[in-house]
Amino acid sequence: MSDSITVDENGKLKCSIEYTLGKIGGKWKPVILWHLAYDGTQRYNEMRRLLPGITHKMLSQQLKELEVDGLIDRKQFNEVPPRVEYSISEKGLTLKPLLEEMHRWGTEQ
Amino acid sequence: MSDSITVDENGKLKCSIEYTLGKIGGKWKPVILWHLAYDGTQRYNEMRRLLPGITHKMLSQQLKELEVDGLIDRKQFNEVPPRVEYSISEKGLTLKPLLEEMHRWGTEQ
DNA sequence: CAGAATCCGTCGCGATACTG
DNA sequence: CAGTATCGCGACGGATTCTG
Repeated sequence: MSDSITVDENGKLKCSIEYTLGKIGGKWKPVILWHLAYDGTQRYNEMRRLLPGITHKMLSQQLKELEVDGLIDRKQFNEVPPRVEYSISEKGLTLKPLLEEMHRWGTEQ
Repeated sequence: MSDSITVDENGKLKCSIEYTLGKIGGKWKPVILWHLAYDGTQRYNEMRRLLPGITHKMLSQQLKELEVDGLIDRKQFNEVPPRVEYSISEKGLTLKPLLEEMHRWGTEQ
């Protein structure tokens, strides 16, 4: 067996790959992280424009989960009109090689 | 915009990352590919033992999709009892860097 | 502008039983 | 041994409306 097994908060067995999928799996998270990592800081509505087809619900939900997991930073300005900026975090930057590989493989196919 | 956009068979816009997720997304495929890439050729029931909790349906379904996409090879021996061996394909090997990154990141967290 | 809340349909995934 | 077939649930994702 070439894999390392861990136990998650529910006592369920998870290998490293399953852990990674749990954090950045799903339809939107890798694409969101990609844009923040390579296009830089974005406001909420700028993110929407970068993600054709995403709804308010999905965007704010995914952003919140990524923020809770410490993969992105959220900076709120108390202005009128409101302004919020999202950026990749230090921890999120460690995903760059993974995101690059996902992008590279998809491009080469 | 730092991403390249393509069009899939349904005319839907997809970026490279979405393409990759379409091929190896989901709960099981990366783990299956990981084992075939690093533990070598496996028979059907050997795969089951490597994937605690997977059901017949999910295993055969995911294996078939991976085979159709050319990421794994399926070799059937006409013996009694039946014997089928699964292995990583040439194309599947190009996913090694990606799988390694998924594994590395999950391990380091 | 940047969201929260609600409702709802799809389908990914699983349990179980059956087959060559 | 190596699969199919059938059934069903629950989460994921989406449309729409409301709010500070």
